[in-house]
Amino acid sequence: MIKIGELSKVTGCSVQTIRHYEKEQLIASAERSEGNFRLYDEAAVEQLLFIKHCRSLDLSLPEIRQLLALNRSPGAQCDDVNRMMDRHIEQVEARIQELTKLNEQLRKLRRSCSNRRTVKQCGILRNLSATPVSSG
Amino acid sequence: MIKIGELSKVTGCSVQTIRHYEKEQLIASAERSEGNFRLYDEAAVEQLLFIKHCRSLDLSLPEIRQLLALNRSPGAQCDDVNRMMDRHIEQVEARIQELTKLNEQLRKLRRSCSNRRTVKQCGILRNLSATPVSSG
DNA sequence: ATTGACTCTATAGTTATTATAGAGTTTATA
DNA sequence: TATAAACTCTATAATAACTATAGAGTCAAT
Repeated sequence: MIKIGELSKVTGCSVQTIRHYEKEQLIASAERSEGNFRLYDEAAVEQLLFIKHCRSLDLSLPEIRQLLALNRSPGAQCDDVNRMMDRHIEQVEARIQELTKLNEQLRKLRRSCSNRRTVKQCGILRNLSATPVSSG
Repeated sequence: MIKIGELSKVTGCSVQTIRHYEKEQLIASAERSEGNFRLYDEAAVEQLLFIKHCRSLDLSLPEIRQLLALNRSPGAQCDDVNRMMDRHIEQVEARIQELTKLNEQLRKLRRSCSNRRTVKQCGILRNLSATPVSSG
């Protein structure tokens, strides 16, 4: 059994984050030592790595909670998992589109001013003052 | 002179957001009517639209504050504006890269499970449990 | 016995809003 | 003129997923 600092090192999650996950019920309340320190086993390490992997894919904590619940009932159909992934992929792609559009606008704006002009002549500020381009 | 609700309609910013911008010093404290209602003129409308345009470009409130300050000293060099834009563009492009990578991983993961399998056989959950792919 | 490293809980801060409660003001209607 | 509806005011809490802090307790080594 390891303490929370060790778990933090092994998994790369900060100590506060681990405590946060416990409070948010993503991991079970840990056993405690006599001195009230949290104690973890290998299963805890793996569950935390699972969560970390999900987070690296930008899944939200509620989404992860849902996956963990499904994981616990291995007989269930996994349609729900698929639906969640599909929705998540859609969101990510929508965000990429938004940012790509945004990037074009920013570059265009940036081209409107070369260095060493005064603010008065600055195309960026002038253009920002004009009516916004329609965009989310 | 118009009241905050009218300003909200004209600019498309919510009433609370306008009050928030005042608290955050993005717009000056509004004049008040006898009954203590905020009163705005045309200049306020334009400044709010400026802010809204900046927000649509994902500039942060502190960044916008900086732009507004520069706007007020029209003799200053606008190098600072350019630096800010360059940094911002970099950030947006980095985020696009991240998301693109993420999207590839999600699609790959999604392909590992077709519908109507049980959770036990679900490739998504299996793969999520494996050691994470290195990624921010 | 004491130092240092670790852990505990509880609370506040981060960002840019949105939402709420409870009170006061103004406008329109009966 | 009374009253209701619509609006505004301030202050506070919630959102997401942490991060940081304070103040106290625990444990291992000296």
